Amino acid sequence: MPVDLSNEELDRVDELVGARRKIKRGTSLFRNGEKFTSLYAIRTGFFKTCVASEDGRDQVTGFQMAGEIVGLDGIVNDHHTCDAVALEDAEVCVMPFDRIEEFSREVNALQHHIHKIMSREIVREHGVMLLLGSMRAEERLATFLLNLVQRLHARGFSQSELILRMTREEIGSFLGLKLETVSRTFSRFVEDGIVEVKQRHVRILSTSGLRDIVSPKAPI
Amino acid sequence: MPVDLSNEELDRVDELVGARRKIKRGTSLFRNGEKFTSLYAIRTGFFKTCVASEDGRDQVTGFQMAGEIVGLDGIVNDHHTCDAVALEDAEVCVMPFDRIEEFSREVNALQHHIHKIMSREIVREHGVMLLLGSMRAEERLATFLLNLVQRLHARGFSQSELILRMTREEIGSFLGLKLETVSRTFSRFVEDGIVEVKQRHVRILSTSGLRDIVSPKAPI
DNA sequence: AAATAGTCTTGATACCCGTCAAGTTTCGCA
DNA sequence: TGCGAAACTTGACGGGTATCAAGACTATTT
Repeated sequence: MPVDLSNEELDRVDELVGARRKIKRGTSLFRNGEKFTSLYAIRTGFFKTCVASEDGRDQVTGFQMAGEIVGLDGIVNDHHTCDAVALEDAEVCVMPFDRIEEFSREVNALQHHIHKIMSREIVREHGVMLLLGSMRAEERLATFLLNLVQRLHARGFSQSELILRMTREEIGSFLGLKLETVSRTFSRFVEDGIVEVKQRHVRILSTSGLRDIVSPKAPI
Repeated sequence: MPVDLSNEELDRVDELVGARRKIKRGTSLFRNGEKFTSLYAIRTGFFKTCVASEDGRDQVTGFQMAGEIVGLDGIVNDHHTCDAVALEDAEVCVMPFDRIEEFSREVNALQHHIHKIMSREIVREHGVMLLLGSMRAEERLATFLLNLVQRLHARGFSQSELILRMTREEIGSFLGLKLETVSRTFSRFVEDGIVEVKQRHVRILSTSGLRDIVSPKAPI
């Protein structure tokens, strides 16, 4: 947790973290309906979170990687309302929420940090709503790729190369598109020389090309 | 705030609320880029919140009514990232956020209440993402109407009658549709005898009809 | 009360994406 | 290592919304 804390405070926050837990690829960290007890800080691996409607449709609401927090959905009703599924073998820190609340009463910086994490998630979802509500397929996929590399780059990975941990169908579910449309849009990017794609391996040849797709500039 | 508190605690929470503020219809409570200082509890009136992309598109992210909280987006960056616009003359309670944090260290129930409010907003947005990502126009509008009357009913208003405070364009922006599509979809509902519509006055004739549209049941 | 701008409805047409289908490649497991 | 299942690509076609346009209605202002 990147917060400024004194040594004493850091010791306290260490206590906050309960066991670590390993999650096999394809299995879930928590599921819709399960009792909420803890937030989870991802140490390694890659997750998706998804919600389902009564009649079976489901929607990927986000992809999470190392350093990010999942489980915030469970606070309001004391039960989770979405599934968190590992897209590759993963490890998380289990942080019992009652302990988080207890410590954050004593450590101001931790309290504010928690508030920021939740606010950041709200703002992130605003961005997704903008994407789903007003963008066309090419814009959605370009936005998605730029967001992924940006987050990976912040973790020390390449700015231009990435390996997708999710299927076309999962990308499509997240972006409000069918998997065929995702595939076709990738192919169009390749034709236009903006990216190279070999299955899940993506190399971005023109970041500015992607940016132009996201924010179309009126000619002249 | 519907929390269980002792009298002493209640007194403290009263201190939390700063001035009240009146917002004229069409003006904004806060705007994208403004410094974040407070959360706002809506006392009367009706708001929309909307985000904008670089190239001018914008997206309504929600409609808020009495008893609901706006401003959560501002916490993460100390600046607001969306606009909150009054759709009718409104009054809000200004709750300085540093005071909220201060009191919630002392009043456990308040602390948990704040966490729940933020978690509820995250879960609400999951629902909107599901709507935008996987529903067709009729399903979106039916979901929207059911959600509105449900919230109004919880405030003592009719289960079957409501007055829309927003334009077709604003409904469309929220639902990821164009205003013409919203209008046409209303007309179809009227043809099918599910609702009566006179401009912004809507009477729901068949709640179950709306529910069937939202969750299509496979015949036999 | 008339004027005017804003809002809403409806029609005709176009286009983007979904659907259905077939074929190919890759991956996982025995 | 080889087989079967899953994932991906590509084509043809259709449908649901968007777009463009015109007209009707409403509300606010003078």
